[in-house]
Amino acid sequence: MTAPARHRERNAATADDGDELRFCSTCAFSAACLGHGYDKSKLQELHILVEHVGPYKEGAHIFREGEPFEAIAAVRAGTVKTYVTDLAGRETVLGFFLPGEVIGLNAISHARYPCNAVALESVALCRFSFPMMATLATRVPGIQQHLFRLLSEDIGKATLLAGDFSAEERLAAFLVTLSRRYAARGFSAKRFRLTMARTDVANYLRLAAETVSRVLRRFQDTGVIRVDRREVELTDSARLEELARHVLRA
Amino acid sequence: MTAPARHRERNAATADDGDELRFCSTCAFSAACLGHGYDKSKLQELHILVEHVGPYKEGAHIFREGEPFEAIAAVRAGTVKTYVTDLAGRETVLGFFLPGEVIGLNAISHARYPCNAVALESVALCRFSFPMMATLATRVPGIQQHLFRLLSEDIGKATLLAGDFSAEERLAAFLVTLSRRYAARGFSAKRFRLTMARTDVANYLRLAAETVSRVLRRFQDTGVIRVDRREVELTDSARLEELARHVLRA
DNA sequence: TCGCTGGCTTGACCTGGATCAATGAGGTGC
DNA sequence: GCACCTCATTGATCCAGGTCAAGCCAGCGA
Repeated sequence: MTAPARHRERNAATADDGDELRFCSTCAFSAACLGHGYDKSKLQELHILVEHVGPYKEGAHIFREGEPFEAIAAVRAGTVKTYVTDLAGRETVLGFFLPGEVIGLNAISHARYPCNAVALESVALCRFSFPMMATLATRVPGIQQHLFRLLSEDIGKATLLAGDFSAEERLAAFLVTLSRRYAARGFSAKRFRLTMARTDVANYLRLAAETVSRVLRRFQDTGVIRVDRREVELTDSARLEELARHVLRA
Repeated sequence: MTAPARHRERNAATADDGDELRFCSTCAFSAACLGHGYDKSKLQELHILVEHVGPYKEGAHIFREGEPFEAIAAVRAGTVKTYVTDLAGRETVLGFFLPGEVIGLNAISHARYPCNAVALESVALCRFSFPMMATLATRVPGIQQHLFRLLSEDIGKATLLAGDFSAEERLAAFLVTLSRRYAARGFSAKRFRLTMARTDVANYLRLAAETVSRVLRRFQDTGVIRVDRREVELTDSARLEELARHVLRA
């Protein structure tokens, strides 16, 4: 993981000004993400493992397939796309990571990153040294538990899009999922920006870009969403969720 | 996880006859699976967490969706199928687990099993209490590490069949994967039995049963495999691997 | 032995989405 | 302003694989 600009936060973390959360809210956020909650005394401990990296500008790689695995990272700002390229050089999009989400988990088993990660827009990260985290996890059960949870969660995720669903179902599920993820991080669930190109969406959903275009248009014509360029508004999320129901099984 | 016949191994484990591995080879095997290697003194410790359960007869459920999660389990003998049923009652096959493989990992995050597990033939398991394992993992880094590895490995797995591959590619990859998994456990890589019905294979690969049938026939006609009922022989595994290459990316 | 049952195979047809090809519409540099 | 480029849209055609509908065959119980 090459960092264009690393700001080590060790000093900041030990600065006992009693107001760390506000001082470094995204870091605190990542810490919460990683299972610590906001217990300040413990947070302090995790803080030591964290460094802020970035910004990565659009198109910059965060890590590349085959590089030795050393850290997982929580996205602080921007969107990260992970992908692999097959023998013929065509890429397969594995996922998109929004602020607050963790990249690199699938690298643990092989000690190398099994895919590439690239910034789709300006991206900032909180980087957690994995060896240090693992060591800390043996002392602090909460961390271990949360790492287990994070990992276990991810197992089921790919399953969602692995089913044989129609293009409409896939796209509806994709939009609903994005909406929920944004909402979970405090952003609007109704209006958001598709930070990735249509071709990326298509590739991720295993559809042709043309199909994505057509389905989005159909959604707009039937009043389910409004699309303008990359801006999306869910005008009838109830119907959209209905369309996504089979995929999301809920 | 309801156990039709539990044989607690605590006594056996503490019997210091110096020859535990042979006494309980599958258990030792599971232990290895879970990261301990064959270091006897440590194995002892893990042994305490293990109970042998089974046999489950064909069609019997090992756990059902929604049941509280309490344990992961290594398959000792037989094949386990995991699946979910959608709102309309149709099932979606998530995976098959052969001897030596671990079921239940995806339950950790929600504290409930997110799918059903059923025996496809007579099945025996080594059951590991997860809370106890997690506790032990905080003391023994090796266990923690291996649990991380097991979990991380599973993340990528579903991805394989999530791509948009042709029926031939899927089926070839399926056969190659089975072959490798059997080989890894000391069984023949060339000849094995498809312990699951065609409909299960089809469902797992997101194909119609008819398509599975047709592709198997085509494979046989082109001399890649021989199929008789549920017995399969890979007569030209080189070609089969070639067909599977895009899916397996290697 | 027969007939039944459930899994498997084979054939005929149909359709959703891929592919190919062309056009539109912002964005950017000159 | 214009030329150019990339991304998105729209239309026309094609095909892999799904669906429907028959047979087929092994196992099994009576």
